Amino acid sequence: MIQAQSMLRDLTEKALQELFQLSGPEPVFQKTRKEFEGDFTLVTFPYVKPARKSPDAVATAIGEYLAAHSKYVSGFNVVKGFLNIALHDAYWLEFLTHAGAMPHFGIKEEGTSGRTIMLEYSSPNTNKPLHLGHVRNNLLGYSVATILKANGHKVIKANLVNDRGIHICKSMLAWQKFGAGETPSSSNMKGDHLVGKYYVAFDKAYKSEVKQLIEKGLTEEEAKKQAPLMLEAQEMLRKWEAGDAAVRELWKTMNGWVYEGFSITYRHLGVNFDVMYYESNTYLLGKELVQEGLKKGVFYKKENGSIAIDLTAEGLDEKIVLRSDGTSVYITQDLGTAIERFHEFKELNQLIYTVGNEQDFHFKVLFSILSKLGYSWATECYHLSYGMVELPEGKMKSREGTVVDADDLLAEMQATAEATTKELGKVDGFNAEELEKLYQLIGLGALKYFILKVDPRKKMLFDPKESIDFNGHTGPFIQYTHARIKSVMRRAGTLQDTIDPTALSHAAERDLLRCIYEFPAVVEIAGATYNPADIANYVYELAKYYNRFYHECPIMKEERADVQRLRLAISELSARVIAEAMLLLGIEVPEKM
RNA sequence: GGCCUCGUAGUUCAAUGGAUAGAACGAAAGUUUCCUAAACUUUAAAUACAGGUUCGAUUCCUGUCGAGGCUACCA
Repeated sequence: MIQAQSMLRDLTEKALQELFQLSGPEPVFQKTRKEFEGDFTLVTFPYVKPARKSPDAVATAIGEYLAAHSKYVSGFNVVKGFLNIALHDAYWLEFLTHAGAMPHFGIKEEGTSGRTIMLEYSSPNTNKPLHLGHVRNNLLGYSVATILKANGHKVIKANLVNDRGIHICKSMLAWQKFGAGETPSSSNMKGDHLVGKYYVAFDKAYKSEVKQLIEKGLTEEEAKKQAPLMLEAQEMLRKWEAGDAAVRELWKTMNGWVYEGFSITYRHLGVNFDVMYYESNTYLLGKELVQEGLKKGVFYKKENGSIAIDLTAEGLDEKIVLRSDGTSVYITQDLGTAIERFHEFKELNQLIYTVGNEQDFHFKVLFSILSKLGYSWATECYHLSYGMVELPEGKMKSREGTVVDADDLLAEMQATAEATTKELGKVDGFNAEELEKLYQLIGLGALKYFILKVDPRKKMLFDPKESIDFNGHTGPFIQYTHARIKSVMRRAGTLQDTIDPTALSHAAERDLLRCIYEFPAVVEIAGATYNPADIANYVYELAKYYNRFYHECPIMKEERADVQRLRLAISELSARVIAEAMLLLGIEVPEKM
């Protein structure tokens, strides 16, 4: 099967050489816009000046050359310097046969590229439940991992759990003080929510202490440092680091509650991990590295004894890598863990961190230091930086309880799916269990699509008052299109005596095929740019094309057997590409809905 | 203050420097004796502002205005 655009590109290069003695720039064919006649379009302006001809003359000459030299080119037209090339039906029929015969059209098998990538995502703190911001992280990380696999790479999904630190101690302390022995089972609360409750309780009590101290005449800064609760939390952290048995025991118990809660949320979200890391095991990494770097002269010791690196040449300022008391800062362990992973997985080519864009600066510094330390793979490290999810009133804050809780949101989506489905009343044959599964699939489809269709780099807005849509540019619309095709396929199952088509019968068939044809290229681009939104917007377009085709081209009622066969084959392939594409987003599609 | 993002219909999102800036929701109108109307077809509606580069700028550059983030011996 000849790939149309590369065929046209190669032939056009020859044409430029023969007609105008030009080499380069490389001709790129894009999809012809729908208001014009043709399949692929070449912009000829780059060749106008060197060829010393008018745009239309250049376009016409190339068009004639292509028509004469390729059996697939059926004709061309020129509009204001744009050369539109049309391909014969035979090409599209050949494509349909070819793609239809592939078990996973557009998807490469994992491991065939020879590249191994570790993708870290999720990385929650164990002091509070997951909220909508974490949901974006999880869905993005999972989807990018799946897309990278579809590009043939081997992917190791990693989760680095932030299970230690002052924030954990705050929850622990508040539970000790105000909890009265409450447990997830005694309160009938999900473990992560219970722990989160005490994190909020700490903040509330702490704020009132600060307020009182300020009233006694302290400055705000002094009050924040001297509040008894904060001092206690810091003391607890010291005890934790010293291995105090009671503190460690409480820490284990409460983290255990959180993990039980997280595993439920992860299961609902449909995300998973190949390796788990815990900061309590890794937070000391990197210290020796600092000594090495000091010897190499990459780092230097400051007067007060702390160790730093000068990155002012790169516009990144001076950065402390070890405190004067010899303890680690955050970047110390990040340096250590990065190196550790390349030791642990010898075949590793790339390390991707799925972390919000508020840490852009941190990762620039991290990669720069790794590079200065002489690690060749430093250039392969990538910060998959995504924008915050904002509410109409601004950023979400766990401490202040102004968050959209992940579990609540999932439950709400499922309830909406249930209500909508019941209202439409199209699921007679389903039993209770199947219905439950369908509601979950649709609710989750709506949520995942809503989040993944937005360019990850951009911040996005979520208004809890306006529920996520199920009509229009949404997951359920695409799921519905799939179910609709499957319904036709079930009816067609009984058909016999079909004839192979020799031509297309309708413009909608051609449009749809050309859209399907794009799929492998879209998967490549999405992989290269780590962008699930490319897939999401593509599959929406595909569903739109299918629905148009569906309305304009009858299938079961079509009398000509060859045309019917053609339309069934296109439908079958459409359904498969929709399902594959949605899977790349972590979204399942139903047979019926 | 310095650095980094970002300003597109009423709203939420699209647009490798290319043709008349696409969708969806919302608004207005239509399609069901017809394969699933969670669909399809119409209409109205937008590039913050001012310069510059270019055959061509939403896209690149500069400035103004506006929004967010970062700027810890926190994580």
